[in-house]
Amino acid sequence: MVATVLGSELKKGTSEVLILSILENRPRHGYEIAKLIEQRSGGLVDFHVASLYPMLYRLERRGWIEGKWVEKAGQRRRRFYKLTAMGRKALPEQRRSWRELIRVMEKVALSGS
Amino acid sequence: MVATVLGSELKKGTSEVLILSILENRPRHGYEIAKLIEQRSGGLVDFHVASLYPMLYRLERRGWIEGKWVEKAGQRRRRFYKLTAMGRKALPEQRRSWRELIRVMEKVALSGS
DNA sequence: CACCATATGTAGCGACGATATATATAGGTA
DNA sequence: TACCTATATATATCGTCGCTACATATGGTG
Repeated sequence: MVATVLGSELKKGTSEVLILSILENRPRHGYEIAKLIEQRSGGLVDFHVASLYPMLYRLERRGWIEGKWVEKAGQRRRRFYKLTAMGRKALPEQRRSWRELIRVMEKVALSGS
Repeated sequence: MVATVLGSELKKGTSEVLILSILENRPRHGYEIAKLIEQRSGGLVDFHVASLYPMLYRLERRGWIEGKWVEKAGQRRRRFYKLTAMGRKALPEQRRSWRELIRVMEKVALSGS
């Protein structure tokens, strides 16, 4: 959770798909999600936890994910989130939009250099 | 300037590189920039002019572009923007960041579906 | 004990894109 | 003439998102 490699403006709008993708396979808790995104991106996307939690609430309010408190003996309480049916349906649509955006950006802005 | 195809959250952070790229070849005025982005993206990125102008001011204040009023007989006044030396240096860096973001997104979020 | 990683949360800020609205002119058409 | 559309720039206001900073608390390690 240290360096911010990619400019912050670039990252706006990335968190949703990232979170949904992380939750695709199995439920995770917030801190774990942040860690996974950091690891899988090779440290390039440093997801500030303070940004993550509000986003998790938003996604839950929207009905795409569902959180459940889990308390185990000798462990802090954690809130595990899983994809809802709506969220599982939204994910491929989000991915399609992202691929489209990428295609456009590559065509209009990234062809030169 | 009609339909918004891509979700608005996705588009956050796209305008900078798009504008700089449009200005790479030659100076353009605001309205022209919006039209070009719309055309070149095949209508997928609909750049609301009301969002464009504030961004142009920000880029000018940052020293990446420079605006100049041009008045021709029988034409409205237009403000033409061109890349400054700083802007011309910033463009490839922005592109590199964007390509990196795309690489990460494809790896972490877009591999499935 | 001190320190760090883990774990969740809030407060406040700035950037960005959206909608709505305003102003003004050139050109085409009924 | 009156009306409409495209062109062209601009502001005001709003919601969202990511950031920094801060707060709180526990488990594990030196």
